[in-house]
Amino acid sequence: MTAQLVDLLAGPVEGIARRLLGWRLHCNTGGMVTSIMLTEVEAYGGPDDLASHASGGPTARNASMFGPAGTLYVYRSYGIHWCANVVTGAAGDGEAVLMRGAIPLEGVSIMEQRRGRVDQLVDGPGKLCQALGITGEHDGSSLVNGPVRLLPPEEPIGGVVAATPRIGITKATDRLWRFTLRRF
DNA sequence: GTCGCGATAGTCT
DNA sequence: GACTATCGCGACA
Repeated sequence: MTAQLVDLLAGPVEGIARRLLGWRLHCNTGGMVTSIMLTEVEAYGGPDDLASHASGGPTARNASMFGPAGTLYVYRSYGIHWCANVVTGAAGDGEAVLMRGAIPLEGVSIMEQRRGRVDQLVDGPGKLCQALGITGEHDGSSLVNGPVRLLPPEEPIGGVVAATPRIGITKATDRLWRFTLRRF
């Protein structure tokens, strides 16, 4: 893993989520390359976070969430959509950052084709995975060596970060662990 | 612009 | 058998 990524993925997960904003996700899936810049993420903690998949301890579904930092955790949501997370912390912690929204960079026409529309390409976790071609087969792969990789921002981030409640959950809604990047 | 609702299937009780 | 870390569409303002 690059030194930069090691540095990024250490410490409390909510801090990591905030610092992931502006990072790029570079995907080589199905023989096609697409990339985005993250603008919306959510932090999910270990067993002490009741809204997290890790709150009940390891299961077959969330196994990769308990892997080492830099692992990709992909799960199926509502039986239809795929959602992708960046695993953080030490192996066994069960902490991860859900990638909810982004700005398209490379391969826009590919994303349009996969999404079947030209607007709202990556403004939700399910849409993001569909546009980038991320599915369950990528669960547990490495964000350093795998088909889906995390890269540092190309230029310093300009904008402000807002912390708000997480979306689509009913427990631990008091934690302001959803972070959005807004440009001026 | 906001609000409500149905689709859909893996996972856990 | 119940519950989702969602999405897209249609109705309405």
